[in-house]
Amino acid sequence: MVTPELCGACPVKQQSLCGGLCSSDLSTLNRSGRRHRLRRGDTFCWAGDDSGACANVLDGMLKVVAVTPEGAERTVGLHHPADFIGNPYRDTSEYTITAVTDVELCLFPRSSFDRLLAESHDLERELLRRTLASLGDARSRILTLMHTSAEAKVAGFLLELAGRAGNRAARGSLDGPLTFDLPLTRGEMAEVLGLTIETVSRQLGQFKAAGIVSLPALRTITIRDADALRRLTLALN
Amino acid sequence: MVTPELCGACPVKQQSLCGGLCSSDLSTLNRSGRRHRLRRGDTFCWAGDDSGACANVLDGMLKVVAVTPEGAERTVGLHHPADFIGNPYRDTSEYTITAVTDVELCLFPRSSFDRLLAESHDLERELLRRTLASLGDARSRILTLMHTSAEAKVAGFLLELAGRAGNRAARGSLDGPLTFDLPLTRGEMAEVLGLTIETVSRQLGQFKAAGIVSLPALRTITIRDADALRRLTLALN
DNA sequence: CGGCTGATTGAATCGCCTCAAAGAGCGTGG
DNA sequence: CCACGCTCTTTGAGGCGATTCAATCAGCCG
Repeated sequence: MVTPELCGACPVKQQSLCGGLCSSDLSTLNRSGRRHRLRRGDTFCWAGDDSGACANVLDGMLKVVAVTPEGAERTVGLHHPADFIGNPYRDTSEYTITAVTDVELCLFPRSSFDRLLAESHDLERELLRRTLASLGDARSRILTLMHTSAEAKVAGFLLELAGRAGNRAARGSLDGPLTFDLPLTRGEMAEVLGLTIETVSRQLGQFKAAGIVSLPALRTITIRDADALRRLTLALN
Repeated sequence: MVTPELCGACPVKQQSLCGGLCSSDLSTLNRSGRRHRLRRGDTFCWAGDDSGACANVLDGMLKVVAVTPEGAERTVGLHHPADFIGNPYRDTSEYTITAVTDVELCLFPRSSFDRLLAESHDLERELLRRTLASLGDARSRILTLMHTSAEAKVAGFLLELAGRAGNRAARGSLDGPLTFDLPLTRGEMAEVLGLTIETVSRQLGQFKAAGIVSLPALRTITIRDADALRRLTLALN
């Protein structure tokens, strides 16, 4: 049938790659896909390794990390639910991809995915769309990394997280206070934003002192004044 | 025929999008494509405007610029020969694209390009490949912007330019001194690297003082010690 | 020769990093 | 239950690098 048992329970049916597929492609993909869980800290693939699988993110968050020759880790991006992970047309992965929360994936073996990709115009178009979106993400990250103060970076990142947490809770807007778990450690946030852990901590402290946020627990935050954060984001330079 | 007059003289026949097309797609594309010249400073498209055309870059260099609400310009990337310019699946362009040198393009009207894109599996695959490559570029730019000193940024950028200039002159390696024109002003380099014009100027001055480069004219540079530049690029932080 | 744009150079400031120490949260084992 | 070790976080003091502001210089065109 068009929506077999696996896809039937899929939380990102419409938003993911699969949303744009015709039912025949979908059922082909469904036959080769299987659920896969990652614990926080588990890595999906290591930079340089053969990329034996690709996947849709169903739930959780992963980081895309480049490892410099010296061994330092630099995060170049994040993966969220409905995102696609994989390296079409490459046989090794360029980055290390690690779960920053517990993660649920819909895993496809490369062989069967590549086969379908070679046949299905729809799948390729969806993949292209998604890659273009990733390119947009990367470019907007470039913009924030280039000429933005630490304050604006942290504020913007909190808003991004709040947006995702808000959507998940089926709230359209961020009018009232919004409380959610911070999926990343201060160090991971620093890595994403190109800052140090101390600077991130200090900025959060300042936001707290200004009454813009509360930090009820180490890894929990509540946004009290989203507009204030937005203003800080706009602050030029 | 498979290589009609337009494509016959194409300087990037193999490297561009067209290199991966079957002859029937190629001739379709060829019928709708036409040569187009841009002078230094001309803009190909404005952010927010309808994107009425896409193109292959045949010669020259263009910059991809985001315009902030305040009106400041931030360069998020560069386009080089064989690159594809356009916004498939979007009807407005997200960035302003401006020629930083005189540029020669192979221009395709959106309508005919979209039509072929909808039909041709090959074209879509090539576009996907190219977008993945752009994503890689963007991510490596993220890495250099994040944790790199001004010195390393400028050194790396000079090496990149030298590599392109060297290839164009059909030199494989950069062993001896290599002289080439700097296509960008100091200000444009600064924009690309996320620095100020003064910092770029100072770094170039230091490289010159160290004997690593010479600056025979304002917009001309000769790399005397490429290895020294490479060492500076690797310098961590 | 002016006037313009782009480049260079200098001095002072500021933001973020570095180094360092102390505190908080949490699981483990006695 | 508390002591202990571990990781993550917070907070402080100091330094450095890039920006900012400002002035001068070089090249180019009318």
